[in-house]
Amino acid sequence: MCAALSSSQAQTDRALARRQQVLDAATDCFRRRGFHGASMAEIAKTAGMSPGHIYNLFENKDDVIAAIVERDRDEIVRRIQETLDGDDVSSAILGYIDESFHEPERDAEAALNLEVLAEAGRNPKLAKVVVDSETVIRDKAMILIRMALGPAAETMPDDEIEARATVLGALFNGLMVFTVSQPHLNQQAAARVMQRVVRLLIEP
Amino acid sequence: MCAALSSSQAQTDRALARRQQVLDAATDCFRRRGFHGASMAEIAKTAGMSPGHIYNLFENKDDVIAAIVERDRDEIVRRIQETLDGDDVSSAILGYIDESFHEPERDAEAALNLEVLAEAGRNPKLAKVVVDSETVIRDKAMILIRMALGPAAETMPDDEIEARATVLGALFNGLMVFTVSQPHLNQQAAARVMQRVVRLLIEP
Amino acid sequence: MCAALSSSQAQTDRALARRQQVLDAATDCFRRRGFHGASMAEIAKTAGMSPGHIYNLFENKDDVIAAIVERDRDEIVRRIQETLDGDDVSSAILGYIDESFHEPERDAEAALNLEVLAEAGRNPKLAKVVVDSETVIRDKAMILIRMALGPAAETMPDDEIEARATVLGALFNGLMVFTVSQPHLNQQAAARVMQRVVRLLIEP
Amino acid sequence: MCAALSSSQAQTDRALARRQQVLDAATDCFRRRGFHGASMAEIAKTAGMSPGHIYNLFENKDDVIAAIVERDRDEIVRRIQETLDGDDVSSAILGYIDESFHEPERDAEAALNLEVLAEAGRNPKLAKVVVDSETVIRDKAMILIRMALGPAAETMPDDEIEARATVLGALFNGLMVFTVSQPHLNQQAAARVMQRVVRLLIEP
DNA sequence: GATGAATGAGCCTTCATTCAT
DNA sequence: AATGAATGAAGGCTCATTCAT
Repeated sequence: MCAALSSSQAQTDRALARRQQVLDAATDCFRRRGFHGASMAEIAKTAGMSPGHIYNLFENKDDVIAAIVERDRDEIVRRIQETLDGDDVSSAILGYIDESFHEPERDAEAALNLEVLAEAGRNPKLAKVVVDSETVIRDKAMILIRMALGPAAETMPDDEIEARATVLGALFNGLMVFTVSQPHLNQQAAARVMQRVVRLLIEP
Repeated sequence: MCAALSSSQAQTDRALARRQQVLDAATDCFRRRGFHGASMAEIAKTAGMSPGHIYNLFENKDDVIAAIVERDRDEIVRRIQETLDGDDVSSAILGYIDESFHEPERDAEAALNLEVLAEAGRNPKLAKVVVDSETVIRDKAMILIRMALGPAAETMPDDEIEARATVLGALFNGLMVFTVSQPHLNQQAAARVMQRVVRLLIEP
Repeated sequence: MCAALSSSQAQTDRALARRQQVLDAATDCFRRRGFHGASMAEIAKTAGMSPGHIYNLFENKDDVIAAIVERDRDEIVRRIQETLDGDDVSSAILGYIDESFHEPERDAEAALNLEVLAEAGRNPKLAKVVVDSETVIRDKAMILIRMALGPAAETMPDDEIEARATVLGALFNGLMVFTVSQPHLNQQAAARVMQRVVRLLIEP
Repeated sequence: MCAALSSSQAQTDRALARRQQVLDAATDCFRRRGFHGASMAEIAKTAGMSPGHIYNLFENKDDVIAAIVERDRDEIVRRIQETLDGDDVSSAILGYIDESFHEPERDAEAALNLEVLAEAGRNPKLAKVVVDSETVIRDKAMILIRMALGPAAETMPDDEIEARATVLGALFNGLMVFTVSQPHLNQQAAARVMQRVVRLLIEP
């Protein structure tokens, strides 16, 4: 039984594991040096494989960054889904704000995200992944908002829900920007105001 | 005496004009190709001067980007000041939102801004310019909010004002991100919700 | 005994068939992309086997090209032999000329031949195959010429026959070059003149 | 006066001289290692300049080879023109044959020529240069043949002249091939037969 | 001030070849 | 016999930067 599986399955599994290795290494390198600053040689070394082999797993450097964005998106969607499965949706959303301030590697992560967005502005292939990603996330956020609204959601037009999800997203993206541009932010006061805004968005 | 002055003055003026030429050209090139995609040779050609001469006016490529950010900051501050000098501060802030949707070259500008922020995450010198820039802008925004609040501002702690300015800034930065990641945004609905949020921030 | 033979015989047969597969695939790839432009991976894929296995059948890439040249030589020799076995040798030679203009894949074949010759100029191992090949062909051509000459051949020194075979060969090789460098050749007129030259070479 | 010229003229002159340096070096390297075997780094080193600078003078590696072909064509045309300007055209043509056997670097030159032809079979840009080159040379050869024919040329159709020039060219190209494939050629006997063929082509 | 020729390090990518399975 | 994952050297090319003029 195991043998039957092994041939094609094992190879796919191995390739997938190798891909993860590269994505981990690349994320690390990109965070430290940026997308343009990190060389494929460095990524390969970090991933513990030869530069050439990365090209057996990915089409090119752009493809690596795209795969990272997709993986990040999946993780975010997973976390939103967890919230959706939880009890108190409203306070979970509010909790995201504090959480976002306390993430480790926040700066590097933010810088990489910004670079990806900038790159997407000129690289159509990456743009597609980014736009898709953002769309999936916003759809999940709409469900989140509907749940937070409770019965009131039923009488609210989709437009309005979508706009709220958009502004909510803008807020989080704005926070990401501040990670870089306002490192000495008074986080407590900001979080307080931010929560007031979020409440406005998830209440009737 | 006058002659003596004029000589050095003229030189400074000329140098300043040449710097502006480079900044214009570089802004153009960076917008089209991104910071890493634009070569000094291309910038020089666009500016109508030799590559070598750019190095008489700027220390290096990073220095050019930093100068662009500074110039952009001055322009934004100037526009905020105009609002401060006007009659109806509140509606002016709300007007910014619509305005931001209708700017020409919005995408390219946004992509460049994002790239600058990403770069700042790893380049301390650029980080300083960006942080300073954002601080100056936020300070102006605080005055703006105080004026919008009217008498209520007097009893409000600085902390609160600053936090509101911060969230306001986050909102605008979030919009910038959406220029790239949500190009098909329902702008009307989003603007409506956004204005509700802004009203929350500039009312007692 | 028979079983013992068949085992090794079958293996050899299979290996030979596999070699032919590779040679077919390689010829195809080389024709389309050139010797340096075709990768072993592409050849392997075209041949329907793994890259690694090609190295069980051939020493290396050069060895593949050498084998192709040898196979081509055998084919040419076979065709000359057919002519020798036929009735009218003279007109057969003249017929070659027209034939050479109407071969399908003429361009690609010519380009590959030229590349092989160029490569032979620097690769001694390949040079040996090419030189041997050309020698065998010229020897056959000498017999051809002798037959065309009829009784007159007997009083003609070997030197002269060889020189005629050589010039005949040069003519065909020159035609091959023109496949590339004179694609819009007036073939009719050229064939007419060419036949006049050939007649000079195969007549007393 | 000299100063007036110097600015644009000197720069062009310098660039031209630098280009010649590269062409000399590249010819040398290509002859020794072949087009694919010679690296830009090696060429640069041989030319006494940096690899990067070659790209200020040529678009890319293909462009270098194309320039070499053009230069070679000019040289051949120049030599044909010399013959045209001379007294005895007929014997000059016959002389080419002996000459071609005694050229130094004949092998390497032939190998490079063959490689260029092979390359042209797949590189359209190079193909254009090669075809143009061959056309120019054939046109000159037609004049040569007309002169050799003397008064008889006037009653001969252009078609016939062209075909003769073509076959003449084929013969020389065939010789080039033999440089590689028949290094131990009995040159004396071959030259004798070859001259007989040439005489057939330049006589009424 | 101004030029642009020149540098050379470094990058992404390819590919012949090997070897554990 | 056969696979295909893996290697790693090497190649073409770019570009920030310098410097003689």
